[in-house]
Amino acid sequence: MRTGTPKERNYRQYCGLAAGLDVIGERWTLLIVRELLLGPRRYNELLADLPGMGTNLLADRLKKLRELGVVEREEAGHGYRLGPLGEGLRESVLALSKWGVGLLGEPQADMVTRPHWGLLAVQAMADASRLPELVETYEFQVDDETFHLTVDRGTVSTARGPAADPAMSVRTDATTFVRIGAGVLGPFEALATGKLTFTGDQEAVLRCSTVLGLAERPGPRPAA
Amino acid sequence: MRTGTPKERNYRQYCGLAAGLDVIGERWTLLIVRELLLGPRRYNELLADLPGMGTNLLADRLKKLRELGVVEREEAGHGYRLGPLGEGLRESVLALSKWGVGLLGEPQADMVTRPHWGLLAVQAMADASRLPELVETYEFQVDDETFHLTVDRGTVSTARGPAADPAMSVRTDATTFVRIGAGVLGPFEALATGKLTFTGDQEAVLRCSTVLGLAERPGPRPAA
DNA sequence: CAGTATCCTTCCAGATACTG
DNA sequence: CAGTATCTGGAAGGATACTG
Repeated sequence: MRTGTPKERNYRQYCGLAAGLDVIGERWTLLIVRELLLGPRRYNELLADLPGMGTNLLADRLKKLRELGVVEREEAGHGYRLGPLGEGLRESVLALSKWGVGLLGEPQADMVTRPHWGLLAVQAMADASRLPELVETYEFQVDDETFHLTVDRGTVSTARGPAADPAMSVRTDATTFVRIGAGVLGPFEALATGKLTFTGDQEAVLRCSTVLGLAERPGPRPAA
Repeated sequence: MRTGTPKERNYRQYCGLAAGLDVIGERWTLLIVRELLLGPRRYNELLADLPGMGTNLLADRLKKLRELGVVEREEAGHGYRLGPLGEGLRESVLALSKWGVGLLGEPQADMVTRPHWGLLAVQAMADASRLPELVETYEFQVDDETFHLTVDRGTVSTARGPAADPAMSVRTDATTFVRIGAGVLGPFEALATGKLTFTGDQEAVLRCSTVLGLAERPGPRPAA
């Protein structure tokens, strides 16, 4: 005989952080938000990019997030997308990504990578104030996905798809892309070993590295 | 018969966010970080400000965080404090606080509040670029704790303890303080009802509200 | 494709007892 | 005070089978 409420597990603290964690602190939730921050997704697409997550869990999470207004259904079709509340999580997710990327070493054998996670990394790393006057666009072809970064006098924006007139375009695989972001591989070392190729202006590659904060880093093997 | 590894629950994704969540994504962990972001704490102090958390869980979390370098022991005494890695979480924690504070309605009867959580809220809300030329200090006396906010030409800093020469000093209780931060109570409404008192320059109260983003907000009860 | 339903394991809350 | 160790019920998570 079951009486009353199922007793939600809340912190019951009158504090912003605790209230936020009550909503997005459960396992998988912020990863769902990550996926949707990069554009609308359907149920099975989410499942495919969140390996290890059970189908029931995903359904549960989506239902809760929808009730809270973090996630919305698309009008047409079966897609999910972020509501305004969910969009407000971008700053938090990017901050955590930036922090967590420093903990990534070399990829383990059983680790999964997705090209669009690189787009998230680019958003987290890009800081146009490093070259305040710059106006140009860079294209990234990572495995079978293409996206681009536009820098415009101190502001940056990213989008999926090819760029109209990129100053340069790099091509690489998802793992190499994240390794560069994690600092375990230098961009120029990746170029030298052929793991990454580019077309366009070589100087633009350097400027792009600067905007992403990759240029001033010490190499992975400083002289001992 | 227990064989092999206890099988850590990791996402196994080569992605910064996932790697970050593998470290601080478990229940309670980010709340421990919140406490330590406001200064070193001892075991029983942490326990007291994290009601509902079991003593074994706190020990577990602290051990893991220590192994990873997020948390360190103090040289003298029994305190815990953040290591450089943990300090790097400040931005993420403030971003999440800022997001979560919007979800806080009025406090429920069984909710706990602590004065120093207000200091976190102040850090999250303060944006000195709202008054770029301003240079002054405000003091907050919340229940039995005192802290202050210093604004200096576009930058802000906070610290525990009383201020040397504050432009104004407010006194209130922790719940009222967080209610104001959550936007369910306007600062001037709090003044009017006596839930909050101040000494010092009345204009400074207004400037402080502006820096904290409280001034331009719509009142809690707009004309219907 | 988009989910429910089920079963089993792991984690967590709370209590308490014990050690240095 | 500062923890570690143990136990227990219940909730959350994981894998998979199943349905519209």
